[in-house]
Amino acid sequence: MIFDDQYQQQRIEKGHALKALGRNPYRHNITKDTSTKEFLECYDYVIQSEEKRDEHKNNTVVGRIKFLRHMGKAAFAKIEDEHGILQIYFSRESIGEEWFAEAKKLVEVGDIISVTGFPFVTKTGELSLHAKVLEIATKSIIPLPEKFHGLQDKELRYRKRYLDMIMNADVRRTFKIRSKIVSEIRHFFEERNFLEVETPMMHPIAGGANAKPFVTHHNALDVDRYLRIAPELYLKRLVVGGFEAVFEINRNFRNEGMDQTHNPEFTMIEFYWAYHNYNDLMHLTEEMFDVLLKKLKLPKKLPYGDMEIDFSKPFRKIGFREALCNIGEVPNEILDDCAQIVAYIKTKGFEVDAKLNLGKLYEELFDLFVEEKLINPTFIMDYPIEISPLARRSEENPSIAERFELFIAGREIANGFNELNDPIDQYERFAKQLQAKNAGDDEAHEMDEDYVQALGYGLPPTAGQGLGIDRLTMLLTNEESIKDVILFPAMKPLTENDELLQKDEE
RNA sequence: GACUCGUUAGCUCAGUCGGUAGAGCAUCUCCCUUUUAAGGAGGUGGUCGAUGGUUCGAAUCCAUCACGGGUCACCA
Repeated sequence: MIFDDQYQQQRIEKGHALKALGRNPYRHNITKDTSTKEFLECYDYVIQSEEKRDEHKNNTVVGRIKFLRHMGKAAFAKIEDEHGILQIYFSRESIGEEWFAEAKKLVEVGDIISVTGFPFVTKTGELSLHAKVLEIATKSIIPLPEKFHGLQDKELRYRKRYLDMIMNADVRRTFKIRSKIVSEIRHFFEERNFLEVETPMMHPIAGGANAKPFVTHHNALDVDRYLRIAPELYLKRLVVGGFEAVFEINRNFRNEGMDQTHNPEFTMIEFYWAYHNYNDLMHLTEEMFDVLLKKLKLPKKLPYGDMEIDFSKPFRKIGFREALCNIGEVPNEILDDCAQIVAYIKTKGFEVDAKLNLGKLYEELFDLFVEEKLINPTFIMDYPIEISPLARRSEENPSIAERFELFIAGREIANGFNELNDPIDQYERFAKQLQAKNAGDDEAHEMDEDYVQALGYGLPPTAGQGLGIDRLTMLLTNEESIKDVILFPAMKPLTENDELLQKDEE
């Protein structure tokens, strides 16, 4: 039975007692006229005043009791609302003898109360509210965690985020910043005449990235659908249709492992810009970081963990192959031969699949020797064509794609490129991916003929980019785990022990 | 998926060499009309994550399982 815990039962009884006194413990007609923050700002002058109180004022503040100190015939409490925390004082004289005696027993930490009264300053100099009226708004029947240490257990914090939020003001702060980041990015693109769109979440073909999709089923049509791994191919269809600058901020779903930087559902912004190229994207990205840091009042040299990240423009740019040699210290002379690369990786003590093609091996080298060293914002330019099936081929060097990725603090933050708009080339690259898939690469791209058809009508020269909102938020809030910037991160369901026993018997 | 650390009262945590369960906060009963993690006195509260095993005896040792953290693998 739920709520059968002794403490919860006690509190349920208190709720009944309140009701018996004609005080509904779950009222809905509670209004407040002042937030805790407004109260403190508004009556700041009382601190300077001679009387240390202003009995002509009368305000109603509502909040959750976080601290409660009874002292015989008077009491102090701290009540918290979204914007802050305020001390209130009430006594036998101020709220009435009978109600004071009852409230002493029936009103406790965790309850949401409404108090009406005037500002005054205590002996120790704290601006507080002297309550003349105290009413219960919501009776809380589950006791809060310990007031000093709060809620520490990470598992509980993620599973019961609401409790984490009640107990931890920093958590509320982080998610407010996240909201602000999304809002400012939206503004940034709207101001530049990008159109915000929504494309399907359920795809007949999971395209736009190399990743394992979640599968679901549409009953009426009796077909499987894939939760999208990227919105890319739909957004480019819109550019074919005539929208010259579009963006979408929404969730992608990838059926893969979870760790500090991966959650199965995560938020990306993708944007596509016709008649622009990837250099324009890089400028736009630098500008966006500039604006974000300014709007969030963060310094250009931003501390992150034990690092300091320098966001001064322009960001460093370095070619993919150059990065392997200069940053990864991979000898240049081995880079044209698969066998030598495989041998090199093995001498460094890592496993590698010897059947990989040159592009994939470059990627391995990059992940092993370069990525973690890219602390300050760095654009890595000109990717191998084999690992860039949707990007435009360079005219000077057909083995590379006109593509960049942005790395910050050793992590990939963004990926952008000149879009491949040659339908024949796209068809052939899909065909190659299909071969790889049939050969066992389960992350290779699917053939999407409808998309190739769309290109057949003509995709204008376009550059497009995706940027991970969760990782960006981690960076700007100095959080080390993606779980700390996602309100409800993915967790395994809790199984009851008797269920487990049943499973064992099966 | 692998390795590793953790899981003890509602919460935060102790628990020695294997000898039968502890503290603080919360809660309950009292005292207290300016407290600040209020204070003082006294109480209640435990299937030590689960299941097996070793042992005269298991929170403690062993095995399996569950969940979580970290590292790695996977993941542009």
